[in-house]
Amino acid sequence: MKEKELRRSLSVFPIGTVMKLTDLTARQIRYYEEQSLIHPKRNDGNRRMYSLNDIDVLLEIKDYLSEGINMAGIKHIYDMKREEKEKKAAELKKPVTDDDVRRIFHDELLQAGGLRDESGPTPLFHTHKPL
DNA sequence: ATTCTCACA
DNA sequence: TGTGAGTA
Repeated sequence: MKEKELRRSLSVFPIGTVMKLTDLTARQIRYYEEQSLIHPKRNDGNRRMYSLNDIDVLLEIKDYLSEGINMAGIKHIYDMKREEKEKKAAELKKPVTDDDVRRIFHDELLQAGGLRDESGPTPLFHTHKPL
């Protein structure tokens, strides 16, 4: 499921193609970039190259706009989503503490002792609160 | 032909 | 946000 993410992140469309796909003007597309809603890469000729993800965001922006949400509101929506992702990314990089090891080892013993049912694959960490 | 930056009767 | 100018 990572190969797919990679392709969606590849910047391969010039602004002209994005205009037709999103029905937005070049002015608007560049403006939303200034608002940091999208981050198209630049090719060797300083031309903006958009990814499928950028196009999806552009389409989402159109929806929000049609629903009466202004740029400030839309920016807040993406700022929140960004902070949540950064938070989760930090969780994954967080090293396992001695405390975690103790809790995990304790549960491993309970399992070995047959004190738990055998239904389905036994989740290794789900029985613990988030690390 | 396309896209880019900048500016505004 | 639109649009025209002067480029690359």
